Amino acid sequence: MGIKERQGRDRETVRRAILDAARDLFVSEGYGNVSIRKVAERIEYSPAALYSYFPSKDDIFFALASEGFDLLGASPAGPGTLDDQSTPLKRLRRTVWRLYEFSVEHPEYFSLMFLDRSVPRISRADECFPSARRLKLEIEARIRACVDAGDLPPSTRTPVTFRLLTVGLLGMAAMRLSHRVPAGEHPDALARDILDVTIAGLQTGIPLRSNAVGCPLEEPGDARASSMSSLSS
Amino acid sequence: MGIKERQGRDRETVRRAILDAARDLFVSEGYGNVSIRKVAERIEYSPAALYSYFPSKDDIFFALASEGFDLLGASPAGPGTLDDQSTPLKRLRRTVWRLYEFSVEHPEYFSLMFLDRSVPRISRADECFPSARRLKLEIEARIRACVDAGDLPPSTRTPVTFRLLTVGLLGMAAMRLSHRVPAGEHPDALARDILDVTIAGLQTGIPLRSNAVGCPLEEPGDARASSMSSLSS
DNA sequence: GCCCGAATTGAACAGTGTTCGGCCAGCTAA
DNA sequence: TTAGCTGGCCGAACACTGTTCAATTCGGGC
Repeated sequence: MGIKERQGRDRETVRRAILDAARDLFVSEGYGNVSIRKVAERIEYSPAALYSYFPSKDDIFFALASEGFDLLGASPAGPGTLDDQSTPLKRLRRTVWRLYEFSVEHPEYFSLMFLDRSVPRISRADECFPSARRLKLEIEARIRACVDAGDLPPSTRTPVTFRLLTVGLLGMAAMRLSHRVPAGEHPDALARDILDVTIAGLQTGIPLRSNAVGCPLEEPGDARASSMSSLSS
Repeated sequence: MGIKERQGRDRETVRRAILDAARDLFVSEGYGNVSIRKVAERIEYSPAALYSYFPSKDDIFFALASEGFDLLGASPAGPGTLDDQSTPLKRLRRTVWRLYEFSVEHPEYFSLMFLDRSVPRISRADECFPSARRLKLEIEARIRACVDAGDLPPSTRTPVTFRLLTVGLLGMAAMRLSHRVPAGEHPDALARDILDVTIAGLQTGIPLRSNAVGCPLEEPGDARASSMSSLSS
């Protein structure tokens, strides 16, 4: 049984070697250009050997995405955790901003975790990955702290606010990662602005449609409108 | 020479057939699952034949992206062009909203135009595609109209505002297209909310960092901060 | 009828993810 | 010590992918 443990340890070592090699290649060559054969060559195994450690290529990158969430969760909270002597709003802001920082520092991880379409199983990431769940809960707690401190209006609904705070940064990150940022624009400054503007907008306390209980896919009234009518109010 | 014209017309016909087949397959099967062989089979040509019409697979999808921008530019302005009896703000809003509508109605086109990483040449789309340029100019004109009407503060800088208005919707579309919308969330409602909140935030007239003339990549002060310091103010 | 040139193709190259039969080292039981 | 088993590993193959190129077909002009 001690032997079994050693075998297990060996297997774990090889598994790690596969993931490390895949991550390195992934970061330097980009998702689509990493093949099983390249990973195998780097760890000096045959391509077929990898399939006794991972059922498919997707599972390798699925495991890497999981690591990505761990990394994001463990990433430093900034230059000297400024959780002290700071307003709840600044703390919320800092935590959300980490998301964008992460997209710059680990673009390939970020793409895998939030954007890539070829690994479709990641829907509901906060259910699959404990770290993702923890991060979301942390942000939501900070949102509530802002509400308690009066930095956000009492009508604030936490899950909606979470989405609104993050989706703009996600869009900016998507622009960066897909090389769609026109020359002359500064994505980092724009990302900060979108965060600023979103917070300012939330503070105005305007009513949000997502707060409705039912699914507000279709606006009531104006029944002759196109299938995706909108904002007729 | 009349013959040459007919030959040219034939070539154009085949070219269109290729694009139509590629578009259909692309919409129904998704980008990555469309191969040159499938397109060729559908138009009953050999795979090699396509290469006398397009230098590479990328160019086929590049042409499709161009069509996508045309389509977006020509898409109806909504239920009965409500350019009449409406405020400049509502008109601006309607025009920007078209972007999200488009991402729902033509997800594959949208992905190609704004998200896909495998066709990297699309940077600066508004320079490559006339329709994209026209659309951006239209939105920017509406932004200026809002400023003139007092719906947006005088400090508004048009290009930055354009980006801020669109990047949130882009993020929401990216979530939808990458199947990252958790169950229970309503992307359409959230998209409307992010647009609402962004407009409300812009109306507060808070100062924007992107308005600085230089490239504000690094914040002045706090030199010991990490390579991507931020929001220490 | 012949010929030319453009259009089209079949076959191939190099690459991909994945599967499967067999090989061989190392442990176990006799 | 030896036989057998078992688990990890690999070579080869399958069915794909984008792309190239020599060879062939074919429509129109002379």
